Amino acid sequence: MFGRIKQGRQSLKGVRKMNNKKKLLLIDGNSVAFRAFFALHQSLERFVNHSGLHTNAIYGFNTMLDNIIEKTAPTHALVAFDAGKQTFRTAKFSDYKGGRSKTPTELSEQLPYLQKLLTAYGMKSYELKEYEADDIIGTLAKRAEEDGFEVVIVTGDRDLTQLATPKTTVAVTQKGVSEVENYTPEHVLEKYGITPAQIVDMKGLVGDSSDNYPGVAKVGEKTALKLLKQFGSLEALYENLDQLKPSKMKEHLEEDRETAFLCKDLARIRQNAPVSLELAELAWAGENDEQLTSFYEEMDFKSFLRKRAAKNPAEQPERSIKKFAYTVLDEQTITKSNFQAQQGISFYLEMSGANYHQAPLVGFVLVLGAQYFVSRDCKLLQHPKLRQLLADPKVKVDLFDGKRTFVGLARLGINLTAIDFDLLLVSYLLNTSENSNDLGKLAQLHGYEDVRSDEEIYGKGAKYQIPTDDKIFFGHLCSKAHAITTLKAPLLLKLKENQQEELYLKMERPLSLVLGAMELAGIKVDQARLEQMGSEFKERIKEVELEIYNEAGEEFNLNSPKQLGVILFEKLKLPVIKKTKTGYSTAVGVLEQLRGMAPIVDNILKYRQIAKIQSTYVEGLLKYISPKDSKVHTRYTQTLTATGRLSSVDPNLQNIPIRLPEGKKIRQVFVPRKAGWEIFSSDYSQIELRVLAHISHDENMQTAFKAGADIHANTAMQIFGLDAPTQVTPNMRRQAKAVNFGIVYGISDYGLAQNIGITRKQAKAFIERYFEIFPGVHEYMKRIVEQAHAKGYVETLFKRRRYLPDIKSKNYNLRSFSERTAMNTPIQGSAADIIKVAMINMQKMLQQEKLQAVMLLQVHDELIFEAPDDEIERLEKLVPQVMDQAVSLEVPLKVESSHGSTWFDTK
DNA sequence: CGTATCACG
DNA sequence: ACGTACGTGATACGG
Repeated sequence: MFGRIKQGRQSLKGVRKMNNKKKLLLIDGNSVAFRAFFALHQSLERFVNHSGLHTNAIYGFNTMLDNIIEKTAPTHALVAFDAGKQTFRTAKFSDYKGGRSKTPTELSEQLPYLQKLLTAYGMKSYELKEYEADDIIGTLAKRAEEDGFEVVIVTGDRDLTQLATPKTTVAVTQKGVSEVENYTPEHVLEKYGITPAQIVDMKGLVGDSSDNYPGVAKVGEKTALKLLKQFGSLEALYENLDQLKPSKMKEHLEEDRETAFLCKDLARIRQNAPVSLELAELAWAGENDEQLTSFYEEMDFKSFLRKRAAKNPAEQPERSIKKFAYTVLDEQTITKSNFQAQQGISFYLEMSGANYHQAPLVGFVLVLGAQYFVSRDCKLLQHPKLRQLLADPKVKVDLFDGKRTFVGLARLGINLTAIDFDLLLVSYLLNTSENSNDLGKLAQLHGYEDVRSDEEIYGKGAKYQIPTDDKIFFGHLCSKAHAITTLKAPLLLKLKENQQEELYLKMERPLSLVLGAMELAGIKVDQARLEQMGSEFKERIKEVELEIYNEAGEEFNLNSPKQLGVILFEKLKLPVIKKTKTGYSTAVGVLEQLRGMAPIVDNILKYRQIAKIQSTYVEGLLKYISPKDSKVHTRYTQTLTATGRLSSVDPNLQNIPIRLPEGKKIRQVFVPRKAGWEIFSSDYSQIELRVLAHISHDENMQTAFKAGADIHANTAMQIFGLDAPTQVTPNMRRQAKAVNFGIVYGISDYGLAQNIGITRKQAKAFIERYFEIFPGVHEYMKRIVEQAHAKGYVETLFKRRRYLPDIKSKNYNLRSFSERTAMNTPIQGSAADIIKVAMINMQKMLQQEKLQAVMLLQVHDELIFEAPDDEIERLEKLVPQVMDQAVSLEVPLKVESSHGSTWFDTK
């Protein structure tokens, strides 16, 4: 035994092969190429090589291939293709696959190169006259199984799941191609409730619109599955048709009997096709490095080239990215050097960690003209010469993430004021859905390849480490600075093309410094009070916990939905209302329906509520209180959300509890920085509906806002056809409010029904009534979806853009989601624009008026300040004025203010 | 590291 | 026939 291990060390590969089972990889070539093509269709024009060839399908195919090889490590492989239009299926049914639009030339031109790729991979491909790729795959899968192989099939076509067996897995590509869903017989059963063998019975009943065979009229997946569960097969169903009660469905079944059997036959993948290949011929020895590298060069696949280079250390030095001649700074060189900037400079400040309020400053690069200066010692930046350079309002700085740099420099006592180009911000504005904050990754998205991602250089998780090798570290910093310089002109041009210059110059760029200042200011937390609240909550948690264990008759982990599910639904036999992917749902909605059936339910709800407050807001917040100033300094993420909103992290101060009294108490610990100061808060009232009234130009809704009406009551009055606001009951107002919210979210009858607990029919009626009353809103919803279709994106009032690539998807879910997003984003996004403008103006105003008041927080429609008592009166006039006048809409904006000794005491 | 849950607008 | 409200972040499990 020990001998074998020794042997294994000498020839690990050989031993592995002997121990491992034979594994055959079968790829449905046409289907995967097709999927790859459409998955990357959005970026079709970005995937063009130097000779003008489209390469997106090849690229996608390659991605899939790499992933599947890594995951499955096959010993044998084959890629099967369809041979042509004529097959035995068209002979049986002439319209088979009829009505298919012909393959786009952008795809068909890629197919010969796909063959080249496969050759470089050392993989055989095969096609067979009269048969489709499916049949080749089915046949070989069967033969391989009989020969003791394990088989993995990759395809974009769900029909192939009929081939799943205990030894054959069918991997169906997901929306992209890099991810797959693995169909084992168990998974098929779980998903459809039938066996793989029954898939063909289902296809017989349902038909297939893409292959253009009809099945039985009016029978869809749901009905088919029900019938199959009852009868088992198409044959059995028809033998026992008389068991069915007379119905339309039965008539259809009778009428379409022949079609059903024909369709089943068409759907059945042949496993005895005359495939003239021996399994031994499919043995896969791995890719041909040289061929593959030259193929990638031909295709301009830089990322795959890099990946190969990384795998082959021998090639590494030649393939390493651009080298920089840099000067390492120290006191002496600084004294000697001339830092007079002719034009602007580029600057990058590196920190070890994401939280720039505390992360160690580990290095910087400063670019003047063609000179690169670097150092690990960031204190050098405090040298008068460098400090003056960075703080000089006339020296424009190009950088990546101005806010982060601003805060980092502030920690060194340096005030950065003049930012010109912020790569992170511009990149975000160009596409709000690309929200990576890694310079390397973003640069690559914009086609600049000569910079690595931080993850590549520094590693991640436990392995994260700033390299000790100067060449690597400084080289990386220089390449980042170079990426900023190189991308400046092209990205600013794109910004201009999109008419987003003003959005950048007047809104996001100044805002980044306003946010930086707010973060630096921080908000003070009364730690003693928070700790005291913590011990009170702890005691209550203990009490409730004991009661729950009593009622359950045992102790268990209350925080585990899994264990809780077992107690509630198995031990106590409460009815199962909803299931999740992994088991029983125990979410609030579910528990609320179980209320009254067992006292344990109320206690669980209570426990959840308090445990949440304790873990997230007491213990969570305590971790962030700075011992230096007793404050918490959140970070606002300015380049994350697809709509243009901010988000807040470490800690998140945008979701401090307010709805329930126990949670709201947390707000008592947020206090002003000094005695004799107060917390002051102003919020926009119904800003999103006002924005909707503006962009839809709906007269009725505008009238309501102009009259200063209670908008939800007004809506209720009109929906329910009442004459006076006094007739509106609280319940009517509640329902109308939900409808208003639903409208803002891009309404669906299902969503509304679920939200207010009415039937879908009732919800639908509500919506229809709503659109009658507010025809302008209806028009807007139609218009914006059309526009998203035509242009591929939607815009906010200030031209913030969100692309919606799925708006044309054939997948109902994806398409519907995009449609709702198209309706919602201009509303939510414009509201976000407006408060951003207000923040910039407010910060200016505070300075101008020489107020001591400090802007501390933004919570989407609310601004929170702290100020000396004697400034409160002025703020009460000033803040609403500035917020009101941030923009001029067709309806007035409304701002409400309040103040008090803690955040709790505002409103 | 993905999932469930729950906090906010 | 399908299966959805829009946008976020933190915490706790459990593989």
